[in-house]
Amino acid sequence: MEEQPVCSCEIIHEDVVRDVRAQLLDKERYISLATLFKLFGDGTRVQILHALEQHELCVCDLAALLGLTKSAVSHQLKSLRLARLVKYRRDGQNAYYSLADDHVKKILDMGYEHISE
Amino acid sequence: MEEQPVCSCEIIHEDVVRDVRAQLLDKERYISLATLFKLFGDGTRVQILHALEQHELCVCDLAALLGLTKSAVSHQLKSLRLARLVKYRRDGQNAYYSLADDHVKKILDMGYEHISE
DNA sequence: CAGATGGTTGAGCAACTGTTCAACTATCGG
DNA sequence: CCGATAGTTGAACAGTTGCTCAACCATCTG
Repeated sequence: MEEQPVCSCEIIHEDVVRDVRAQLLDKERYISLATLFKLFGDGTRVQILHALEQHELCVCDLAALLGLTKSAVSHQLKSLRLARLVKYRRDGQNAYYSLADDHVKKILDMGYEHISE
Repeated sequence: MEEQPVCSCEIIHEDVVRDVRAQLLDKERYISLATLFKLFGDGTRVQILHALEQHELCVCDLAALLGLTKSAVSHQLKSLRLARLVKYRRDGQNAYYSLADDHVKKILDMGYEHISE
């Protein structure tokens, strides 16, 4: 572990900082985590996830439900798919999307709990 | 509940859409949720939260730990404070920050679980 | 009081993000 | 094959965001 090249100020509690630094993860880990949470950081995507929590839906249904274009929905679903938050199956012309696992619901619930306090 | 003014396509599964629509929350709720998760959607903030999970820290310590200016850290802490994710106490010149409650840890853990699969 | 240090704040800029638009592919029905 | 519809994609634009910089306030020391 290198020294920070430049620090904007003196370290006030050297011992505590040393201990905490030892517990920190690689910067990349935090970025991965942030990249995941970023997907929950948009009203449209959260609404899509909550809708899919109720029932499997195709792109058209979602577009109608949210009052958006198919394109907008499809773009969002692609992001969610890449992060493995949703999965989909094709049936003829339709693409049916659903939640990939129950982490999504748990994370949403936890957030809902926080803002409801 | 009004009709959507314009829909980009036909509703394919009317009954399902009707049921799901009945379960959806107000748009504002989703925006509130997203606003919360947006705070977890940045590597720096996630790192700050994880550091505070280990120990109460002042702005200077955090700045040294992350290699950022006090200003940058202070800006982020303000956002986190407004969302009641962190709290702080003043002691002389120092402002000591810590996690507001254990929701933060739970949300981070849930995210970590997802990306570790 | 003055000086130093911890911390906050607002403006500004570069980078990023969500939607729209237009073009495209894929599948079904005739 | 043709037309219609479901869905995807990439470019482009407006809006947002995170950091920097400079100025500022607050508290301690002498």
